[in-house]
Amino acid sequence: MAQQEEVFKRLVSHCKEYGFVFPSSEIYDGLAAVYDYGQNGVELKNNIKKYWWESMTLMHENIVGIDSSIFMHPTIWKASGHVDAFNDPLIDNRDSKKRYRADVLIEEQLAKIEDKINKEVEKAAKRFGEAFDEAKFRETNPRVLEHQAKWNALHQRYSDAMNATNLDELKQIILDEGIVCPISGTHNWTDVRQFNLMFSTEMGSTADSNMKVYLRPETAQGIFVNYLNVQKTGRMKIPFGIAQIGKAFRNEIVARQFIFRMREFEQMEMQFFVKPGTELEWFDKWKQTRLKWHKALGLGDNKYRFHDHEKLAHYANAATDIEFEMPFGFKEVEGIHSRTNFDLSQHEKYCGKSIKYFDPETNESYTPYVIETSIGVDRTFLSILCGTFEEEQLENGESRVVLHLPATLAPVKLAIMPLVKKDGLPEKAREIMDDLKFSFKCQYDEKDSIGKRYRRQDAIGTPFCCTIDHDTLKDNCVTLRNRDTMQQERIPIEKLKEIVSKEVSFTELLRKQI
RNA sequence: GCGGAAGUAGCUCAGUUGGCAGAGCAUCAGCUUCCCAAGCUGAGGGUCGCGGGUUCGAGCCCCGUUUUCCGCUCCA
Repeated sequence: MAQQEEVFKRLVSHCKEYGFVFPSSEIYDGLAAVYDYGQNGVELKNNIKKYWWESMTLMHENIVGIDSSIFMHPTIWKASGHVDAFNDPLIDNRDSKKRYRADVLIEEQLAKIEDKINKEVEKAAKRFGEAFDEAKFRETNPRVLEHQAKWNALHQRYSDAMNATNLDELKQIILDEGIVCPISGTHNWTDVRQFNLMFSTEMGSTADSNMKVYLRPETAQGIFVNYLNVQKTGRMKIPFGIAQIGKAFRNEIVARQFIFRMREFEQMEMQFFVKPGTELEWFDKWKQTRLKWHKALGLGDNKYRFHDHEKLAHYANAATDIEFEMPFGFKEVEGIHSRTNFDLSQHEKYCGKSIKYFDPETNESYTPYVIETSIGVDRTFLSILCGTFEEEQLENGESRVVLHLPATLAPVKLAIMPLVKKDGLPEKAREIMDDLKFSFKCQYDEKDSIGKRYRRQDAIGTPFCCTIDHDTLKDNCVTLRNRDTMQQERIPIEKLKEIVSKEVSFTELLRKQI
C-alpha cells in the first residue's frame, strides 16, 4: 500500500506537470479542496461526459436530458431533507480527539433518564405483580417524578436551544449535565460548532428583500421538480428516465485525496421513473447496465466491485455503490439507489400541488418510484487516471511514463511529427495536419529527437503518432506508431483519417457496453 | 475540526553554526539526428507559501496564518 501511495503522489504531480489538474487559485496559496482542470484535463473530462451522455440519451429511447439551474427555490432543500440533515451541531472532545453530534449526546442523556424511569417501573412491576397500576405508579412515585421532572426540564431546555440554534446553550447543557466522552471519560469539550454542509448565498439586490438560497448539494432535485414538465412535453411514458450533468457543492468537513472529494464537483445523474412495485427489478437492471458502462472503458474488470448498503438512508429501499480500486483502496465512484417515491411525495407535500403521473394504460394516477444512478465526473476522471497511469520499464532498460487512456477519451488523438525539421518534412506534416484537424484533435511537434516526442505524447495518453520521413515525399506514406505496443506500421496518408477515426470514435466505445 | 509532518524554479529535491539562491529533469532558441527521451551551444525562469518578530544580516531562529500530505473524525 505504501508503494501505491508513492505512485499516487507521482500521479498527482503528473497531473499538474502535464496540464490535467491544477490546485485552484495557486498563486494565492490555493483554496482548500478546490481544483481546476487544465488544457488536457478539460478534454478528458469533456470526453467522459460525452461518453456518459450518449450512453444514456442515444442508447435509450426513453431517456432524455435536462439542464436545471444551480439555484433553486429554498423550500426544495427543506422538502428533500438537506436543510435538516446537512446542519449538524458538532462538538469535539479534546482528549480523545473524537467528534460527536452535540444533539445526539444530549438525546442520549435523555434516553439515560428514561432508562432510569423504566427500571423503577420494572422493579415495581415485579414487586406488585398482577395488581400493578403502571400509569398510577408513574404519576405518584417520588423517584419517578424526580427523574421525570429532570427529563422535562432538560428536554425543554434542549428543544429551545435547538430551535434557536443556540450553540453556546447546547455546550452549556452538555457541561451542566456532566456528559463525558465515552472514550476519554472527560468533559474537556470544544465549543459546539454548526457545520453547514450546504453553501448559501443571497438572492435579491436590496438588503431587505434578500432571500437565502443554496448552491445545490446534488443535481437530482432539479430532475424531480421538472419530471412532470418533461413527461408531459416529451410525451414520456413510464418507465422513463431523465439525465443531467452539472455542478454540485458541498462544504465538506474534511476534503482529501486530490479530486476525490472536492467542495465543488460535477455529477452525472439519471433518475429513472418506474411503476411502484417494479422498482427492485429496475434497480437490478441498472446495476448491471452501469457496471457494463464502467467495464467498457477497459481499465480491468477486477478493479470494480459492488458495495451494497446495509444501512439504508430514510428514502431508500435498496442502494449500492460501484467502487473502483484506487491506489488508496476501493472507493465509491457511482451510487445506485432505489429512492422509492420519497422525493416526489415530499415535493408534493411541500408545494401543495399534485405531481402524480397519469398512466394512460390503466387510467390511474400514482407517484412514480425512482431509481437513481449518480456518478461523479471527477471521481471517474480520477479512476481513469489511476487505472491507466503506468511507469513502464522497457526492454532496453529505460523507462517511460504512459497513460493508457481509452483512445476515445484521450485529449489528443494523433500527434503529427516530421522526423527532422528540414528538407520539406515540416511542410508536408503541416499539410496532413491541416487536413485532419477537422476530424479529431491533432498536435504538431517538431522539437527534439523523435524518441523524446513519443515520450511526451505517451505522458498525455495520445494513442497515435504519425511520422513524416523522407520517403513520405516520394510514396505518400507515413509511419503510424501505437502508444501501447510501440509498434509501427507504414500506411498511406489517405488512410490515416479512417484508421484513427475508427479507433477514437464514441460509437465503438458505446457498442462495447452491450 | 483535532494531532503530526511538510511547503525553496514547471517537476523532484539540495542548501553547512544565521553570511551573494543551487542541481538534475523540464521549457525556449540554435546545431546535430532517417524512428523510441537524458549529444553539443546558449537563454529564460525565484519576494525561498504569506504576514509579523528577533538580528548588523533570516531560506535557516520565534509567533501567527495558509496550503498539502498522514492519522483520527465526518460523510446521502
